[in-house]
Amino acid sequence: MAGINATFQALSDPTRREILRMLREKDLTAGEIADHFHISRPSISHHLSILKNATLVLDERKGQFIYYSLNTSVLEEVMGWFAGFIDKGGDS
Amino acid sequence: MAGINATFQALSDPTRREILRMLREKDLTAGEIADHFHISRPSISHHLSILKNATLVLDERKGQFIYYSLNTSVLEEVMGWFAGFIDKGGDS
DNA sequence: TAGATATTTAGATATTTATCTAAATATCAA
DNA sequence: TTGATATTTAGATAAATATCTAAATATCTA
Repeated sequence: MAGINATFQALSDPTRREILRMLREKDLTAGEIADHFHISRPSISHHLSILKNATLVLDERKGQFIYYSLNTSVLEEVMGWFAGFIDKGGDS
Repeated sequence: MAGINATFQALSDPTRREILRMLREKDLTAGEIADHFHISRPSISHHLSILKNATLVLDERKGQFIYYSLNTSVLEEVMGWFAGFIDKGGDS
């Protein structure tokens, strides 16, 4: 919904790509994600909101915790963008 | 050589993605590229240098002109990054 | 060599972005 | 309800980015 531009923008930051990488393994809470970085929790929260806006991740509250998960279909969509781009079919 | 981060960074700007799209058709001079945008020539030159640094484009001087061309292999590399990412093989 | 054209480099500026601390919101547990 | 934990929102700030104009560099042609 946010468009390919929001997706590329979201992917342009190494911290956010690292978050996506972590979520390949399993769903994680915002706190578990934050613990892997030397960055404040509010900053990680901000990165998560950018990833969420680009629909690269999904969030679901479970009690006190909010679990984040990877939205694989959007990653496949971006890969499709590249595939289409390379063989000239894609309109980006 | 500049790494995956420079590549994602380069791809995060819509003007630069549009430049890449133009170069799918055929090689173009900096001036021809600039003519397609309402942006000054120095700004386009700056975008081109970012794309060049990410090795997404190649440049070759021919007389007064500098021709830019798409470096498809790097685009394929990025696509491979996604493919590897999705099936958990990739270390980004 | 001089003048014209093509492009880049330099330097300035306004906007965007990543980050922080402090405060607010949401939920749980006693 | 009170206190503790999890997370986000608000507001501030420093760094990065996109853009501009002016000047420099490279090449061609007369």
